Amino acid sequence: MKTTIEPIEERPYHHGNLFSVLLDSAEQELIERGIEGFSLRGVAKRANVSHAAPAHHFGDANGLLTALAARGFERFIQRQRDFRQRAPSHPRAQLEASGVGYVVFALENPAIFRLMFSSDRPDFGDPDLQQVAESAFDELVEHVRGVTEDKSSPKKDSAMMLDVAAAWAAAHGLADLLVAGRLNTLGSLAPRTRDRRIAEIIGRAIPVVPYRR
Amino acid sequence: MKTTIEPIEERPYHHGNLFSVLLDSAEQELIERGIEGFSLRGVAKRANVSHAAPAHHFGDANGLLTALAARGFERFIQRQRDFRQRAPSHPRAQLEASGVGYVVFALENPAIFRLMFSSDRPDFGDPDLQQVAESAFDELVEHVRGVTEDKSSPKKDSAMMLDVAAAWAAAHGLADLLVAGRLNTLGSLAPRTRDRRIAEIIGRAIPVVPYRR
DNA sequence: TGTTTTATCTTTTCGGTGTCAAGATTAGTG
DNA sequence: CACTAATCTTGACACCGAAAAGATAAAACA
Repeated sequence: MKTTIEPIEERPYHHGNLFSVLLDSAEQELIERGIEGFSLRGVAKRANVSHAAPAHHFGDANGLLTALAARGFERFIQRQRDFRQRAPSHPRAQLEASGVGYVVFALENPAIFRLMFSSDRPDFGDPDLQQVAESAFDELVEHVRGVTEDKSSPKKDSAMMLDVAAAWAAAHGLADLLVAGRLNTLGSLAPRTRDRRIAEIIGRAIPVVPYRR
Repeated sequence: MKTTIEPIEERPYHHGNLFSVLLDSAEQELIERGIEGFSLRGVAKRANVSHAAPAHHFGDANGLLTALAARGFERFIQRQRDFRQRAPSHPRAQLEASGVGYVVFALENPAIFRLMFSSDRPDFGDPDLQQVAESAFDELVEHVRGVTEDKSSPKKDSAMMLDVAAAWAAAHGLADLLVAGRLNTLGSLAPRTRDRRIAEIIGRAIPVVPYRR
């Protein structure tokens, strides 16, 4: 005869919302153990679930990392919007604010930032990830255009591309170097002054006067 | 009684120069399987040696990657010197040439570049690696100074730091984005014109005229 | 030369990892 | 209520990094 008293702390066979819980667990695992120490089984253990449970929702480990990267890009976009909202509506100020948001996101989420930009594991052919990554790029282009286009002399596409590359490279370079701890003279400043310098550096990428040798 | 005829294709117990062979094998492994698929056992197999042989020379897997990163930084420095040598001796041209060398090295050695700048696995406390990484940084600072310092009004240290960060971020950002395949409009140009645009973008980082809002 | 020490490499073993296949449990649907 | 599909567990396999112990050869020494 079976005892009627069941273990109290028994989890139900069906978790309910394992998908999102796994994403959170994966993010925590990524933060604590880094992208190189990331383990599927560790994620499953955090979610208090069997080691093979994630497979059903994400296929394999890279699938989970792909979903994580996609969520990262969403927050990435949002963080840039946050900074723009608090900045003057002047086009150049808007672009610089985007750049500061770019870098601040990286500093706030170093592990996810690396997953998004310096890892081969996420599948960038995945429609979700591709779409949201493109969105991030599009917003950047839009704000670069905001700075350059309202001049009397419209720029050619190639010049436009150069401006986009310059602005993106400045923001991304700062972000990546700061995350790697290679720019501590800048990274160890107080956030206020640090962000001001970041804005200035990004502003340089798109000069107000024609560049000359 | 032992037969006197020994197998012909027997490798000697002592390899001779296993150290450097392992480095080469590790580089090949890194190139072919990427940093996330890198395996010590794979390296050993390439070197035709037991899977535990590398331990004696490099301690563990990260030790091998540390040595590999250090060698990467040496080539990294050398590549920048190559480009400077072929450029005019004008300070700004020298700085821009360094930046182009920076980016070209990354494009030529994407896996090693990522190991050097976007991985936690190399031990940057290692004296060898630390020293050579510092050298790379020092050369950059020197050439930034070459551009900014010969003006009549000497710059303060903080302004100097800003110039270094800006130039470094521009080069590093371009390199990292190109390696990740996120700047294909720039990356798919013919090398000549591509390098010219890279030089221009890096040149923007240190303006000839005072930056103004 | 002969012996001992040291460096180098192999073999074996261990715990941890991703993936797959099979089975158990439950939710959803008619 | 019965059936189906979704969800999760269990068990197995090959691969991995690391450590321990042993085999081999070079180097140092007598």
